[in-house]
Amino acid sequence: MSDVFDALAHPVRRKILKYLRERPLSAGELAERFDLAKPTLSGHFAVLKAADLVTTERKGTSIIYRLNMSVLEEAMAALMSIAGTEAPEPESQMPEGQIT
Amino acid sequence: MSDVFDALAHPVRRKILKYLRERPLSAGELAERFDLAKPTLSGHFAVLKAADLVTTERKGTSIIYRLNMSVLEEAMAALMSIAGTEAPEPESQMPEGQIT
DNA sequence: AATATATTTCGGTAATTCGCTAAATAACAA
DNA sequence: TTGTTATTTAGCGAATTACCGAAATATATT
Repeated sequence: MSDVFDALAHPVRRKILKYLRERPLSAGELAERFDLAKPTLSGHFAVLKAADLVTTERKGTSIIYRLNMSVLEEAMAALMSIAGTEAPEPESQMPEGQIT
Repeated sequence: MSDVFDALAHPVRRKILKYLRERPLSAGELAERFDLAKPTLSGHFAVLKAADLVTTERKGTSIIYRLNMSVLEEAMAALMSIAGTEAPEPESQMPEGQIT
């Protein structure tokens, strides 16, 4: 979940996700929409992909990026679980358990 | 909004918020719940406060941290606006507008 | 004033992030 | 094979993050 919020923490990456919400777009089509060098955008794509917020598919010479809605939903669930009313399990030494 | 997601991107900070959801806690009470040095926790508190996810109130020698639910709600709204169906306004040079 | 408690600030180290340009790779076309 | 287009990888510098121990600050108590 850290990866997801980390990916969401950059405005360019949030904007990328908003574009992908409309329809899948190639790396180049996305790059057209920003005033950043393509390698810079490619790095942002990699962060989004590592968080599983987007999936990719090669189409000829292009790579198509597609929004992964289910991970966005998980992020919302994580926010709900912070705002919610269940007690957090005590924890003093952060050993291993899923630290949502 | 970047500040908020940035703050949410660290597991310790998410855990802090979960503790504060139950009731306001002092810096020391929070620090007891983690195996991290107090200066480290103090840094995490500062990040949460910069994002306005918590508010503080001095009570004698203690500083009481309190969850700011409304900012959590704004974060959820931001996620909704990514998952939603409205078209993002075109933008090619990221000039100034609120880059949610 | 002196002491005790609670918390933050300071200074340092190691690791990471974000932007860039240049170079490498992948798929396709001639 | 050569060339063209699309995209990523490599490498760099500047800035930031996360942790720590030591020192500083703020409040209250004696």
